[in-house]
Amino acid sequence: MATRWLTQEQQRWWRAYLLGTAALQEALNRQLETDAEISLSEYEILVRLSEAPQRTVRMSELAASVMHSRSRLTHTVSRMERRGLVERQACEDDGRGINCVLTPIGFDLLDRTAPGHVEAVRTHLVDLLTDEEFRVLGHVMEKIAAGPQAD
Amino acid sequence: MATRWLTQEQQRWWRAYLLGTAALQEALNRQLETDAEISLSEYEILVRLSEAPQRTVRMSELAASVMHSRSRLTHTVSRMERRGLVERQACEDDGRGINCVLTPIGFDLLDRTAPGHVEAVRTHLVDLLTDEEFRVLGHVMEKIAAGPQAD
DNA sequence: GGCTCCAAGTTGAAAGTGCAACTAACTAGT
DNA sequence: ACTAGTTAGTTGCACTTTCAACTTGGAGCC
Repeated sequence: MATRWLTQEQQRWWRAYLLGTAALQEALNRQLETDAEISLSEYEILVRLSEAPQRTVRMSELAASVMHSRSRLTHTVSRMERRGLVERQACEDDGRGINCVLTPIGFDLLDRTAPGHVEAVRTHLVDLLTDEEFRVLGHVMEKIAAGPQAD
Repeated sequence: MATRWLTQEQQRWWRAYLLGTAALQEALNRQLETDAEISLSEYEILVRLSEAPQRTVRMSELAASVMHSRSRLTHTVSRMERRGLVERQACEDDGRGINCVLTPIGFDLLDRTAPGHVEAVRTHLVDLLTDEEFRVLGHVMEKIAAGPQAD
């Protein structure tokens, strides 16, 4: 079958996508790294934990919620544990499971870091767009995250 | 000054953004890696080179065009050079400059890889959206790539 | 020419990530 | 109870990316 190439315009949007996401990623990581010595993915982990009951989430759930491989999460959590930001606990009802718990130190860090991070998200993303544009972006991203439906 | 937190809805879009970009990145990388043992960023480098006159671009320009640090590009190009995909040449008019040139082997690889990649971009992005949505996405991404204007 | 400053590119080490192999524990079928 | 298959999580190694330090060459100024 002949390849359905992208049109000129589509190529332009696609390239913009690559550059835009790279730029944003870069900006947010830099802000978090300089202000809190933490990466965006670590920050996301702190957020997920802070929102959970008991500030506790199982490793596999946590991995899924931030779209990391289990291996990657293991490494990242180990580093964060060394810094005292989180702790591991055995899981009551499943002998294989490990719960990841946010420590007071981790919560404090999140607390202190959040304002600067939110400000950066505004500066580099939200404030650049109209409400409608942001809404469409969100919508579009939900579709992309869901991925091609395997029917 | 009080932090301007995100609204519930904005948080939702923001989270969708994080998940969506991660999912797409993952999908495209996987496709390229299994089909051509190449990463998305290496693919992008091949594309930029293939489009340039003489299939040649200076290292610093190349780095800027794919939003990589100079250091990162140096390492990546070294790896690609080892595989025979690109070559380095001294720059005529600037003793410091290095030109990166696409080799026939590199061009062939790109040629063979492009259809599968484009197909993946369609499957995981373009075909999931209406034309209008994609247009808005592109527009939005151009703004994000441009970043906050420092006035 | 001889300064100083900046830009281009590389280097090596440290940190992050992916992959495959591994252990341990749950599940199901018999 | 036993076995096979599956899921949770970790580990070690290879590979990738970042960061700071370094080398080299150009630009401007006196």
